[in-house]
Amino acid sequence: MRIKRETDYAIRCVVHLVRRPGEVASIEEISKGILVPKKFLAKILQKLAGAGIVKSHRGAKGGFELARDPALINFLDIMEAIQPVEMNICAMDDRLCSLSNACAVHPVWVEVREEVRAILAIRNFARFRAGP
Amino acid sequence: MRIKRETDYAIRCVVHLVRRPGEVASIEEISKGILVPKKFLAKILQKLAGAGIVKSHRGAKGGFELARDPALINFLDIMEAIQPVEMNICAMDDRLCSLSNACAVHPVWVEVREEVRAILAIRNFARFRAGP
DNA sequence: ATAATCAAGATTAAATTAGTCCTGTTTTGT
DNA sequence: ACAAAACAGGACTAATTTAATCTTGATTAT
Repeated sequence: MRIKRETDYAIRCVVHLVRRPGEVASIEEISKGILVPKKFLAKILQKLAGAGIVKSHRGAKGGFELARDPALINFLDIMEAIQPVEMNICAMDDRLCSLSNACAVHPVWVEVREEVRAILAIRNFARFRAGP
Repeated sequence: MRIKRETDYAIRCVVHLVRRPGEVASIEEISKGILVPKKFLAKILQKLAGAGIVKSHRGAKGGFELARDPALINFLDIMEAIQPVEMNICAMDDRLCSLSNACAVHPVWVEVREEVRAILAIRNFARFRAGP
């Protein structure tokens, strides 16, 4: 079980923005900073903007900045924006779940899912601020 | 982030065996019981056998049984056998990690990975035993 | 106006996951 | 010994997901 490259990119992108507080960074600039293909990064930033994690500015001198304080953005926020924590397939095939006794497993996946979400939620981006 | 179908199958398979203590179940029988394609299930059982979770018996009247008490088999054991918890890509691209300041993220993924493994490890299969 | 920059859908390419096929080996029962 | 009932394991195919690019359009500072 591993995270997608896209999620890794998204997190590195947010870290990049955390380190440039108050600045508006262009896709070009971020792309060079974190070594991610420009067009692919553009898609990721759209998702982050859609989730309210970053704010976009269009037009010349446009770009992106964090939408709120890094302490108020956590790893779960990013995951939700890019690849929600689902865990469990059996939750999605109710027909099978109701017929087969095997789906005593279902509630276990639900618990695990919630605990994984909690683990991600307690990790915020304050730790990545530029040193004093 | 979701588990593979194969992992779901593997867990349902182990639950099936938990419910038939002392029996040797054939692939045919398990396959019908949990509604998983026979040949695919065969591959999964090979992995579970390789991980020492089930014991296989070849030849006529052959089949599979649990290798140990259900209380001593947990969800992490199954994951390790089918799709290890890795989480983190950045751990696997050291070149990038050492060059880019973005990889202050690396240790976070390592922590998350360990905690997810712990969550899976505390869930054993005793709960799926047939009722009294 | 125009150059810089984001928006968004369509498309392609690569990788992973899911599943099948075939051939061989082991074991039980006659 | 031999046939039938299983598992073993590699090669192969199909489906799905992930990764990335292409194209065209909209917005904004100067």
